[in-house]
Amino acid sequence: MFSANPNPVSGHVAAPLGSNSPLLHNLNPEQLAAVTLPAEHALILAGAGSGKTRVLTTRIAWLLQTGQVTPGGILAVTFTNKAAKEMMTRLAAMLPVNVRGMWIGTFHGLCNRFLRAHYKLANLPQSFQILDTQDQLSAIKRLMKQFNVDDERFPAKQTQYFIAGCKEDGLRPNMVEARDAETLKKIEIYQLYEEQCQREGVVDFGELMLRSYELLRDNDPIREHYQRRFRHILIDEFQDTNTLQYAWIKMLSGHGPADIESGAALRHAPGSVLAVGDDDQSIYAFRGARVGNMADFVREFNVTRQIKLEQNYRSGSNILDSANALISHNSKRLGKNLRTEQGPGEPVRVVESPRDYDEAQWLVDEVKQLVRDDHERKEIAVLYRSNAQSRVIETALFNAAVPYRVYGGLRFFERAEIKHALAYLRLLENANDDTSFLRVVNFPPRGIGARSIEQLQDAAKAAGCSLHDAVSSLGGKAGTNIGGFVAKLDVMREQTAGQTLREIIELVLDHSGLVEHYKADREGADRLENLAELVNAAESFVSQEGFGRDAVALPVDELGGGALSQSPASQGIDPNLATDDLPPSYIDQDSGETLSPLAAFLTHAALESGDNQAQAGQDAVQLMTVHAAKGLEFDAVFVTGMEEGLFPHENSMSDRTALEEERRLMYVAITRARKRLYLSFSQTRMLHGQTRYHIKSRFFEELPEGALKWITPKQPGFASGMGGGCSGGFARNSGAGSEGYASARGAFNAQTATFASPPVPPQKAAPSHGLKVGMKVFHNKFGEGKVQTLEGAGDDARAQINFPRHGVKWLALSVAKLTVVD
DNA sequence: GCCTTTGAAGTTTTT
DNA sequence: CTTCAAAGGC
Repeated sequence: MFSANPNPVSGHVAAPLGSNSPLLHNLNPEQLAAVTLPAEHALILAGAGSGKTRVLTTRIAWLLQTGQVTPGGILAVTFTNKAAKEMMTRLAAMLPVNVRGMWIGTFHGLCNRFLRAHYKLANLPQSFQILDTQDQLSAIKRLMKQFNVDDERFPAKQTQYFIAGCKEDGLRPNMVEARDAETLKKIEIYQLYEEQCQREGVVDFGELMLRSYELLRDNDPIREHYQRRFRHILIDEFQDTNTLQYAWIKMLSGHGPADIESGAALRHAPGSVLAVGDDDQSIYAFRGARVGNMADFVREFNVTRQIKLEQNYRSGSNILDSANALISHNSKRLGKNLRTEQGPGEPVRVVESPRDYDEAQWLVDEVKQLVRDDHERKEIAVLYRSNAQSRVIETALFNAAVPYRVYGGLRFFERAEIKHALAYLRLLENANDDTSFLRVVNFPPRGIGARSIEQLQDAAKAAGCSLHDAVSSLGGKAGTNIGGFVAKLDVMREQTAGQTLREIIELVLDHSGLVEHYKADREGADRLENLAELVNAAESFVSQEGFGRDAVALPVDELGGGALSQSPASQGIDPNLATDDLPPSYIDQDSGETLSPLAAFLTHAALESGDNQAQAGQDAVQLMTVHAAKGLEFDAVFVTGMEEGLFPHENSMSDRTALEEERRLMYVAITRARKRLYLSFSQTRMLHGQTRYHIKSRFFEELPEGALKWITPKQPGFASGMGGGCSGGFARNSGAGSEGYASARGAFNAQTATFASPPVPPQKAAPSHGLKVGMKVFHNKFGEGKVQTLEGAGDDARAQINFPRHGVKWLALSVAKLTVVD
């Protein structure tokens, strides 16, 4: 323990120090080596389930405990708030250390903290607000309308993508190459967008990163201060960093352009960078992540120490062999093989179904069996490639009354009613936030229509000011109505001055008319509940973030002594930068001003959109996309929709790079399972309103036969019905079973494997009964129903019919008396 | 100024 | 099929 170490050693210490610490117990040799690396740049290749987070946190704890660094000298970056929180929690459990003194957070969270601390130098108002993706899109739409940009030729979404992409590459409008007229126009819009944001005092996510980067790049004292301060920089999920994030790391660690040109790196010793990542789990290239940063890092930082964490503590060898075999089909890997000491474990179960509906039904039965066998529902995950696939599964689970929880979708701070409330709050802080202004100027409805708003926008454009400031210049009816709205805002601002965050929010909810509006709405109950929850969120923000009396963080130097005494103040750098501890309450480093609790809360709302908390806490089956499952683990995992066109997704099948990312995605899916893994696919599936025929995913061909166990669920007419029909045109199956799959292998060209309709549909061959899928029929006993499936011919013909009152029935058409309804 | 209707599109997502 | 957003009607 920290206090038990009487003589914390200053400076850099060789690895064995502290190796008898209880922190290091139960680490395997690779983990131990990673935790106790000397203060040099290093890369940890951390396989799935290899204890990566444990290594990261133990590393920090060990550095602190052995006195090699004080909390203020640590910079640890993650991608998600969840990961950052987990790191802090675990760290706090290991050491009695002031976690707040460390810079542990997401890239954007830390950039925000940095910009708040130096807002003047960053040319931002102190209470600048953050635009989330929704806000950004509406800001762009508004701008494009104002400048009469053809939204046919330049869809707002695409423009948004362009701007975000430029920022991720660190490019300002004047730095983007205008290759053609289209690009030139986009650059123009980008430029206008920037001016608009600056005028309104708002920044988007990309801007947080880019402006931090530029401030570090252009301001030598600031850069050198932070370079000197951060002795140890640790980055989680390094394979997911984009160009700008990597450039930011380089800047902070003395590898930026200025350091290289001026040789500034020689004047002080920048910190060491520990990058932790897994190239095999890089699944975010589509949003700008550059796996190549890993190789670049090794080269540009002269990394000589690379450690592979290949010991997996999660799964048996059947699962790991499958993962290893699959991923070995990718090129350009850094190379890594997972191993386990758990023995083979259960085989990977493979299941084929005739239709998505049957797949879902089989899944429900299997889940119920698992639950009967004493598995917790929350330890069962159902994964799919795209969100649309959850629907059938949800329906089946719902009908079987199995509790489930779907991840994804709107999160708390993204809900409309919350965004409305936040817009009012933002306008109290910053009346120039036009995005927020437009969101609520007529919500709840107060008789302000498009025409009045257009007038106001024109006036604002002419005067070059915000909508709020343009109101006074407006006459007539529009002026009166909007004037009333602005007056209301001003009154609220006055009334809330000096109030607590809770009081402010309660007053705004009331005076804005939001509560009244939703009370009048028959379906407003949920929304009212969420608004009440907003007050709770603010309360817990205040108590956690410490905006009250106990806000004062422990001075960092009390804890470690050592390294930071050699820091800036004593070396004649700007004395205002001497405070090494940046507490969470965003104290401005130049003036000591603190951000208001409201402004801080709004920032928090933008940077942490909150959980999607539906049915949280209940023991429910977990439904999510494979992307969302990254970093999680479950006892039993179902990967559904293992079909060409779905997984790999059709948009990714023709491009090798994209296909490799799909394969990594599959690798992530497989490695989520602890004990049991199911891979299931369906021959037909409802997609875009059509029944589509799919063949099983090519990824099955890349898995070791020995680790798999092919299971065919019992389905009426499965072997001879749709099953045979689907593949019948290519390779005739003598029956359903593993032989059938093997014989189908190689008969398909992957490019042409997915059909909008079957090559030789069996029902077309002998449609003696005249029924078609989708027809409405009437049955004497079951009433009206809808034909779902047709199978067989002649006397063997069967139909699966969904009767709303009696459920889904299989009927032999030679027996059942059906009449077509129409 | 609000409400209904039409239409087009339809991976993956955190901040 | 379904969902969401923009266009027309009252």
